[in-house]
Amino acid sequence: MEAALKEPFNREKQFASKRQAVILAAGQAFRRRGYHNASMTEIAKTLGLTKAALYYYVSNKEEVLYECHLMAYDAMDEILKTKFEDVSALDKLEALYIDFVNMLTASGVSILTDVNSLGAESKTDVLARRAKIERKIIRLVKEGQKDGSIRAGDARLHVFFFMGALNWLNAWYDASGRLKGQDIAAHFALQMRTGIAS
Amino acid sequence: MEAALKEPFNREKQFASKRQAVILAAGQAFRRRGYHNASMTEIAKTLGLTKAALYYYVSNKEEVLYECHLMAYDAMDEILKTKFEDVSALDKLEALYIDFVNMLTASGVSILTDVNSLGAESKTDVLARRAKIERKIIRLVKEGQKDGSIRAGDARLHVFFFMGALNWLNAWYDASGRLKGQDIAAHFALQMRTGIAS
DNA sequence: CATAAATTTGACTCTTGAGTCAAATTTATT
DNA sequence: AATAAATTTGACTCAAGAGTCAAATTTATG
Repeated sequence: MEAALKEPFNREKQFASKRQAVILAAGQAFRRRGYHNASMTEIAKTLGLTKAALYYYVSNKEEVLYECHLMAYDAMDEILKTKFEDVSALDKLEALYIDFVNMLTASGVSILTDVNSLGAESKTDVLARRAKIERKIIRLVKEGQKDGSIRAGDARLHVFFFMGALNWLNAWYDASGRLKGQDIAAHFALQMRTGIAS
Repeated sequence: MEAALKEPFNREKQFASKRQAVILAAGQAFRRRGYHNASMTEIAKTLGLTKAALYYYVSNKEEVLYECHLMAYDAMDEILKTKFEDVSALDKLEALYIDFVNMLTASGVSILTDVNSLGAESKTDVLARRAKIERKIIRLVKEGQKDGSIRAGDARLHVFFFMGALNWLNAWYDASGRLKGQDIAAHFALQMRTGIAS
């Protein structure tokens, strides 16, 4: 094996990527069955492992939930980094929203809503993280209200409305269903857009 | 005590109304903390009772969850019974949507999303109930696409979008917050409407 | 106030699933 | 092959919370 290809087999990286796999699988289970209904044993089985083996990668179930939340917010933060030039805030928002939907339907990452099963500290953390994202989007809506692309109205409500649609997506979207992620993205983006456009 | 006033103290009715109170309190707890995080002991305490007393009114926790779901769908069905005359499907939809939001913010009833904590039979039941409501709304959207009040596009997606906003409402709405239910209703209805209007 | 029905309770049991750990097994390295 | 490190496992423990039940208490009624 060539030297360049060895890298991914670096011990720490292997461990990290296996850990990620655990978290992703858990996230999927949490999304489908709910945090408390999805047992560690069950998650382990989907990975061809035993529960005890999971605990080699994570220290407890709550930590896994926490990481699932972070994974989703990391992905959203990444999308929010997009830079735009010469477009209205509404256009920016639409582009971001499309990216959100695509990410949620394609990556296997999902926005979990169960924040109450987290310990106090992680919960605060996760809520802060969510709030930060919401604030960014609200700011964008306000910007749009200034540049004339978005109609007046409580910016927070504007956002809660279409972010709700996004969260609900996790509940019904089925990757094997007939609705393709990109179609949903296009449709939702249009509906979002026209819902708040001037 | 006059005869007319005695009626509500009828034994069976008292039992039934206490049972309703249990279910409503439980629903509130489920909404705030999640089904599994809300213990029967805790729910009992909010009613000034003991866990054992709850079991005088209900036979198990899952039944309570089931009834909570039904309560929400009953309320929605009730709203969907509204008859309209000489208005576009879009107008009907808007009126119904306003009623939905008002119901959810005012009645203490909430649409729970945890359907996986139900047993197989109740789950099927609840999903059927939800599907029936969705179908009615989808039909209304299609009607609107025929009468010209609603723009083209996958009716199911139109509906999933704004119903998501409704479900998400439960997660963030706080009756003691500064946002009044009726304001939310007006705002959401407008955003829903413009999002799908021709 | 005596009696019966309705309601509530304290003190249990039982189950489920999280988390542990010493030992077994696999993988890499010399 | 021998050794060491990494990984996995079977067989546990433990806690939390659902659900039970006989007995106590409250409420209504003659």
